[in-house]
Amino acid sequence: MAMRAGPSQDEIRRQNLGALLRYVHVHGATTRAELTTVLGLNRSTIGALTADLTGAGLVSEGTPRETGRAGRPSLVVRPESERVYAYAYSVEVDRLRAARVGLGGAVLDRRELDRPRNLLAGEAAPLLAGALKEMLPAVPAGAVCVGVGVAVCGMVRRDDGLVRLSPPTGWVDEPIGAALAAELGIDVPITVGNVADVAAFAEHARGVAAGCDNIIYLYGDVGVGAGIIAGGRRLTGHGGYGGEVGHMVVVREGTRCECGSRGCWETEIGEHALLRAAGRHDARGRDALLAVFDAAGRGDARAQTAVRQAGDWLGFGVANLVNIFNPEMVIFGGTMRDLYLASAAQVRSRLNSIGLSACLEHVRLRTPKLGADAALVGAAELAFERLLADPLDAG
Amino acid sequence: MAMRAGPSQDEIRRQNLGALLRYVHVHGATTRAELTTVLGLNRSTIGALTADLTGAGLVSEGTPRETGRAGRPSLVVRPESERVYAYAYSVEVDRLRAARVGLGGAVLDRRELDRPRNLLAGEAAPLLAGALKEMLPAVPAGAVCVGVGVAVCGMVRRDDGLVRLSPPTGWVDEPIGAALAAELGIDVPITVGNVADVAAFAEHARGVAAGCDNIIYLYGDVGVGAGIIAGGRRLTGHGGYGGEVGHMVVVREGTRCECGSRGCWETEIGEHALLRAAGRHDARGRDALLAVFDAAGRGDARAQTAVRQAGDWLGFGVANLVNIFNPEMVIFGGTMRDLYLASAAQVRSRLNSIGLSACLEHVRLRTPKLGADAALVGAAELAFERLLADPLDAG
DNA sequence: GAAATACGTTGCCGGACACAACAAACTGCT
DNA sequence: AGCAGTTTGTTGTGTCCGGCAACGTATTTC
Repeated sequence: MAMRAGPSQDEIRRQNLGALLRYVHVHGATTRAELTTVLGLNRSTIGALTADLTGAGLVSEGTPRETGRAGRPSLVVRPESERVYAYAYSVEVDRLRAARVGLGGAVLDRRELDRPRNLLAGEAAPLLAGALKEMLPAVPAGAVCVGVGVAVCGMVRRDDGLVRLSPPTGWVDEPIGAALAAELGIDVPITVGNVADVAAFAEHARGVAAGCDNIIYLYGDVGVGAGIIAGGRRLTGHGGYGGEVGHMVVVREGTRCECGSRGCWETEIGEHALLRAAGRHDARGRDALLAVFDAAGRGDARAQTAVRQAGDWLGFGVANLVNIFNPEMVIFGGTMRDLYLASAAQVRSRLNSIGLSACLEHVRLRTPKLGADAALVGAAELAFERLLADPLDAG
Repeated sequence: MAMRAGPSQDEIRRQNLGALLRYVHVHGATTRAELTTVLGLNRSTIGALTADLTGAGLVSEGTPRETGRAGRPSLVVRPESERVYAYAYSVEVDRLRAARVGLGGAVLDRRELDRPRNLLAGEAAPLLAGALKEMLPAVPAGAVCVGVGVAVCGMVRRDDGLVRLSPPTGWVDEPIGAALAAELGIDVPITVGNVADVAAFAEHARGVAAGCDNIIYLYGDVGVGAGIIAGGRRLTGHGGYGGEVGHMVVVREGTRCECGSRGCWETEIGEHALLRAAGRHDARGRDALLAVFDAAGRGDARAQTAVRQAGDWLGFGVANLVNIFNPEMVIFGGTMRDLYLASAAQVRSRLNSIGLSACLEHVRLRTPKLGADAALVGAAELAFERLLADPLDAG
C-alpha cells in the first residue's frame, strides 16, 4: 500500500504555475500585483512564473489602460484565449453540439446538428469529427489544441470514457471516447464526462457556485442526474458513476423506469412524467415540456396540477439529497430549471417539511448562470484540467 | 477570492513528516528501508525525517530482531505509543465511554459508565472528565496528550462541536465540545464528530476499508447514520452534517420520525421499527434487538418476518445510496451489522433489483473489522489528525 | 520638476530533497 | 576466523524553489 508523500520541489513549481494559469483562466486578465496577493507568492516568484507561462505561449503580458492610482502600473497577465483552446462536444438526446473553446472559457466557434434517434457512438463520431473539420479554417496559425472534452447524458466510465448506460440516447456500452479518438486522429487526450457533472464543474468554476465547495447541480433532460461537488472536489465515485440521483427510488414498486427498476425519482419529475400528467401522452422533447409550463402559467388546470405534483416530488428528492449531502447550494439546470421556477413554492414547502433544520440553514436554491452553454463550457473545462494541473508539460 | 497556491517548502517538510508519521501510526513499526520505497523518498531524506520525529519524541528507532537476509539491517521506526496519546470519548444512548489511545491506535486504558436518559452535555462533561482523572495515574511520566476526540450519535457542527440534534440522547443544541473544554481544563484541542463519521474514518484508516477511497459506512444504534468517504476524503458537507442518510425519506407520508418528518429510512430499519414489527413494543436497547435476531434464527415466525421486512428496507436504502455514490464498499456497523447478517439475502435481492448495474459491479458489502472499539478508535483518530497534519508543531 | 507611490528585476539566502561516495552491519561461504 | 557480497545508514555536494532586500523604473500628485 503506497501512501502519498508530500510533493517534490518541481511539483511546487507545477502547482504554482497551475494556480496562476487557473486564476487567469477563470477570472480573466489579472494584474501581477493582484496575483501576488491572491496566490500569496512573492513578486519575484510571480515574475518567474509568468515568464515561464509566457514562454510556453499560455499567457501574454501587457500594460494596463489606466490605473487611476499613483505608482507604477502593474503588468496585466491575460490568457492566450485565441492561441490555446480545446474542443468541446455535447451529445444530447436530439442534438449534437461542438465548439472550440479558448483558454479563459470563451466559446470561439460552434457547430450544431440534429441527432437522429438511435444514432450510436460509431456513427456519431464521424459527424462530430466533421464539425471539427468545419471549424478548422477559423483556427489561427500557431494555435494549439490542448484536449477534447465530451459531455454525454449518461453514465460514463471514468477510466476510458465508455458510456455504460444512457437511456435518453439509447446507448449501452458505447465507446464514444475510443470512437472519437479513432475518428479525430489528433494527438490530444479525450475526456468524456456526464453532462450534469461537467455542468456542475463549470458552474463551480465560473458560475453561480463560484466559491461554494459543497454543491449539488441537478440537471434534467429526459432523465435526471446530478453533478456533485463535495469538499471542493467532484464526486465521481469509484467507477465514475456517482451522482445518478435520478435513479434514487422514491416510490417502492412505483412506475417502471428505463433503468430496469421501479419508482425512480425521474419517473416522477422527468420529461415523460410531466407530459403524461399534463395529458400529453404523445408529446416529447423540450418544446413540449415548455408548452406545459406555459399552459400552467396561463391557467390550464391540468397543466398546473401536473407541475405542482412534479414540483412536489422535486422538493421531496432535493430534501433527501440535502439531508445526505448538507450542501451549500442546490442548482437547478436543464429542464429542472424550468420545473423549479414553475413550482418553487412546492419545492420550498417539501424541503422545509422533510429537510433537517440544520441542513436547511445555509442551503441556497439557485438556477445556473452559464445558461445553455454550460455543457460545452464544462466539457472544455474537462479538457483544460490537464493543462491546468501541469501547464508546461501539457502545453 | 483566494485561490490556493502550491505548498511552500516547509509545507513539503510538514507533509512528508506527516506522511511518515501516519504510516507508522497506521501500519505499526516499519523499517526505514520500507519507508523509502513506500513514501518514494530518498534514504537520506527518510533519515532526516525520522531524526526530526525522534527529536520530537513521536517515534523511536531500534534495531530489528532478525532479518534473515544479507546486508545491514534497516532500523525500525515505531510510534511512541506509550508516550504520545489522545483521549477518546463516545457518548452513546445508554453508555458513556472513555479511553486513552496511544499513537498507533492501541487502546491503553478505558472507562465506561452508564448514561442516565436525559443526561445533557453540561452534566455529561463532569462525568467524562472524571473518567479521565481516573485514568491519569496510569499515564507514564513525560507522556504527552495531543488532543481529545469525541464521538456522538447525532448531528455535529464542524466548526465548534455543537451537537445540533441527537434524538437518541435527546440532545438539541448541546455544546459538548465547549462543556468538555471547560471541564477538562487541559490545553489541547477537542474535536467532536458523528459516530458514524468517525467509525468510517477508523475503518478507512485501519479496518476493512483500508485502501478503499469511496466507502459508505452505515451505522445503526437507535437511529441510522452514515460515514461517507468520497475520493479518499470524509464527506462532511457544508456545516458538518453530511451523511444523515437515516433521514432520507423512503415512504411518503410514512411513519412519524423523531426528526419531525415522516417515513424516514430509520423508521423502517431502526431499532423501534424492528422491535415493533416483532411485537415487542415495550422493549428497547441493543439486547432486545439481539433477542429478535436470535428468535428469528431459532425459527420464530414473527421475528423472521420483522427481520426480513427490515432487511428488505435496508437493501432498498443501500441501493439508493449505491446509485448516488457509486461506492467501492458498503460497511454495516452497529445494529446494521446484525440486521445485515440476519437478512443478507433480502439486502442482496433488493440491491440487485434497484441498483444500477454499473454501480453494482464493484461494490462490496462488508462488516466492520474494528468491532466495538471503532467509535473510540475513530474519535482518537480525529484527535490525532491534527498531529499527523503537522507533527512538529502539534506535538 | 521633485516627491511619493507602486511595481519589476536582480542577486543572495535558506530550506528541502536527490545523488553519490563512503562507512557500517549482516549473511554465507571457505 | 576471515573474506566477499549485499543492504543500509551517514555525510557532503548539487539543484531547485521561493522569500527577501536593494535597486531601477514607471506613473501620479503637488
